[in-house]
Amino acid sequence: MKLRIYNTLTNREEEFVPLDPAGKKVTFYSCGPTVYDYAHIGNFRSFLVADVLRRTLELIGYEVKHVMNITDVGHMTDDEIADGGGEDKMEVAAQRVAEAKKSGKLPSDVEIDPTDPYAIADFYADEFLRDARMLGLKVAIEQAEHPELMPRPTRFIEPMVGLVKALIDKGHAYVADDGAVYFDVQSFPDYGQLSGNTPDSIRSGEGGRIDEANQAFKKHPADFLLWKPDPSHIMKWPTPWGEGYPGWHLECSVMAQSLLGADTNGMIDLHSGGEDNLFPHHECELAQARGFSGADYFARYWFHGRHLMVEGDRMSKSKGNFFTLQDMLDKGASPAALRLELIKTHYRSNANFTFQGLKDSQRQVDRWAKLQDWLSEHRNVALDGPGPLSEALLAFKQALCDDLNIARAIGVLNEAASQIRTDAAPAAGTGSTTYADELDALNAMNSVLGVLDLQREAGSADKDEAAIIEAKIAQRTEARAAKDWAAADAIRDELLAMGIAIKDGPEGTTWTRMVK
RNA sequence: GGCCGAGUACCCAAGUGGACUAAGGGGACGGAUUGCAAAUCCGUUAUUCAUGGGUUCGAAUCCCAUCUCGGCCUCCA
Repeated sequence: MKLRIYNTLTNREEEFVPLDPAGKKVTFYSCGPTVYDYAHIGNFRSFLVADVLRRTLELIGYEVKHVMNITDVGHMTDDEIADGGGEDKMEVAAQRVAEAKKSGKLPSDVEIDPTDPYAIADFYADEFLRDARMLGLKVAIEQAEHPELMPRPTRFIEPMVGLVKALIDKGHAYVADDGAVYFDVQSFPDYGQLSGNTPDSIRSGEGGRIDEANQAFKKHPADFLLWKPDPSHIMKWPTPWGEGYPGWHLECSVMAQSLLGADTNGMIDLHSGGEDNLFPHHECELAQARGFSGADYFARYWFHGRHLMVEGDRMSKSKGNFFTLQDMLDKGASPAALRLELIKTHYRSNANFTFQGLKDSQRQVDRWAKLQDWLSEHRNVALDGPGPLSEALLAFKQALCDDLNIARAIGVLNEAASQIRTDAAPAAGTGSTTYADELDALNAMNSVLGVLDLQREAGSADKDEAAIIEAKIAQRTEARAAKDWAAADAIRDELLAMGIAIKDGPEGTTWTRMVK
């Protein structure tokens, strides 16, 4: 089956054809997190949307090598001035960590030297990996065995410097009078092809973000930084242009080309990132990469997801709606529900995160999980012919192959699932298929959705609270045995007020944390 | 100012010219079940697709206009 996917480079949906002549292997680079703070759910939506693409490719038979960087070189905070204004974000993070340590906000078991930017990067990188694995981000799971799949730019400084040298040699870059090295956009005629922001439109642009004072040394306002000499910078490396730090677009070109494009003249199949990466980041990456390789492409297909909104609002620090995974777990979300909530909207639409939606997703996950358990329990029971899930698998794949139409795919799954009665044992059929085949089909669908193998319960209830809850449930069980319904109901109400929902089943009473 | 998306029930959302005069999920409502609930299971829930025109035998789907919302135009996933 062929995947059709919207390619930002051409602004249309195209059939995906990998570079691999055998049509089997796929190279995929995703712009990953920066690690000077915790990732929020909007970041995770971007990464999970890429994960769904990768898993879809695998479902239809491709072998995907997926690389996602972890950016540990600090970027500048100043949003008014391009080309290295303001403070380094790693430095800001260092101050924040130092303050958190002082005020005791950081857990006491965290050993971190706030003056060491590498330690800060490591700390947040580890937090990211933990969160990402909890949400089923496959590349983060693979990273445990294959750390090279999630490279760190600070370990690629040498090839970055090499790229800058090569770009100067090829006439695509120059050392300006301020000592910095800039990419010369006018030397690369295709600049603007990806985003539509051609050098001409930038010159005449009304964005107002280009500070004239900062442009003095550049040949063209769109020229961007490749190397900034700055010995006072918190992270710095020696180069022919002085001690300093790399331009922030450099890392992706270098890592994608060396880790994925080594045998293809720097070309890769897929490149993803959030929509905000489209310009300038990806435009500049593309210019550097092709300026260096001379190839017709950097990535054949560019994949961009739209941003996540929260309760109808743009996420912003001032609105206080930047939620991290931990914030969500604290509110009673399970990783499985959160993953579903973040991936269930088409990647090219703005997704609107709502707590109602999170509850919807939790119920959806619970029902699929129940179906999975039921199928597993009756796996040896024969059907009369192919079951509904097996028959739906093709349509499920077709939906995903239609530019990742995940909502339709979920609809296909649910329609099939509703044909299976899970409230009783099935009547044995006479065909050669069994419910194990149905289970296989469900698991194949879940290989893309990726929710059933995640933690389905809200995590991290502290042990003391759990003990209190268990004790109350035991009291209630006694009251019920004595038919003291008033006492039993009072305890149930008390638990509800604590955000705990209980279920009386044949095996006894179980409890779950509700989404707050 | 330039460029680009989107408006489908109470909410999320599929459908992009006829084969079903609108999938699926949540919610709500009715029923089964339950000590009562919750959970679970069964059923019901848009003659209508932002608004006004137009094209067509036929439009949620194509075209035009209007309104509304969102994104990008050197912080950002």
